Amino acid sequence: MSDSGESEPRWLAGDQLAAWRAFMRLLQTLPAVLGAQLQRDSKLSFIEYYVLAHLSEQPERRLRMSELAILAGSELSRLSHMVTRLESRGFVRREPDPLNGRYIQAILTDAGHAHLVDSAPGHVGRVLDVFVDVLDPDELRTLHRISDKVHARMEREGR
Amino acid sequence: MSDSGESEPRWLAGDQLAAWRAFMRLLQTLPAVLGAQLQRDSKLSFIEYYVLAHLSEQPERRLRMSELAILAGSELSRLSHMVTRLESRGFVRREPDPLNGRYIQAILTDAGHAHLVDSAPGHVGRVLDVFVDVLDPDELRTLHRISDKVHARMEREGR
DNA sequence: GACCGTGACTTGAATCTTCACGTCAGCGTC
DNA sequence: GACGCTGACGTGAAGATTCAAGTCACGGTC
Repeated sequence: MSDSGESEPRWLAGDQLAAWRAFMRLLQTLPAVLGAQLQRDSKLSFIEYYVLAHLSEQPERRLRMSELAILAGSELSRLSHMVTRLESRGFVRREPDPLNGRYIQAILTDAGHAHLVDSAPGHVGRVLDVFVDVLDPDELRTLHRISDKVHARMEREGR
Repeated sequence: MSDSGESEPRWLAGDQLAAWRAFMRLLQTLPAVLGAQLQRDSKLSFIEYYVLAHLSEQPERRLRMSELAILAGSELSRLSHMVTRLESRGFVRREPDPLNGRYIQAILTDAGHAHLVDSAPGHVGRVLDVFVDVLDPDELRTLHRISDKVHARMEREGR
């Protein structure tokens, strides 16, 4: 109630409401379905998978915690706990950044990389199956554009 | 790794990969942003808000737990804990279904309804601001269609 | 070169979710 | 009408996330 300005409260109706509801349902279901597959087959949550994936794409498979948090779309605190757990499973380890002791780097271990390689086909297969294959190229392009627009909007004001 | 069949592992690339990444970022950010607004202004999580909202739309503002779980896209167990908490805040109460003792109905109290009415403008304002207003009618239509298609696909096989 | 501020990260407690059972009502079967 | 099955909920413990401090390194300032 604080910052939306005090004009007439606007409302959702008609097509807008229907589209929002359909999209919100997707917002709930898609991560649940993909997460369930990962959990079942690889004992990883959705976000854990992408933490490993992002690390694997970095040179030397290492990245500062704070940058990893941004890539993974997670708060630093959450990431810290998460990395502690991944560390105890042997998938990741930590090292202070040699260049600047304020930073800590998370590093993907060989075991972590191997686990990712094992997990990827199942996950990607599901993404293709349930998402990509369902959409034609035009829809995919539109969705890409929509995602960028909404994201940009959130970045800007209000957060 | 269990059920995706063992053909050549297919992969994501190019436009598909880019679109998936952009969309996944949205999947992470949008609920976080909307949830943060609700938490800050109304002390409700995203899903709690929609539990109250769905109840408010039912005749007599009551609904079986199991149906509410489906509407809210939640597991029954999670909903049960959640309703316990909402109950302790006076927003909801439970009653056995008079027609069949196996079912339990969750009922929106007056206090719960009042809280929802207070919370709605802020939340809806944010949805308009960050989502609906950013898209043109055509994009909105396409997104609606995409959501339905992907959801239908998830419903069908594999879940 | 001590002092203060800031930013990066960690930590512990509180909260929420998930998981694996436990309970209990109704339904069919013999 | 006992018996066992099923489906709807509830619950407690384990696991994950969030919140509010706490630490610790660096950079500037005097």
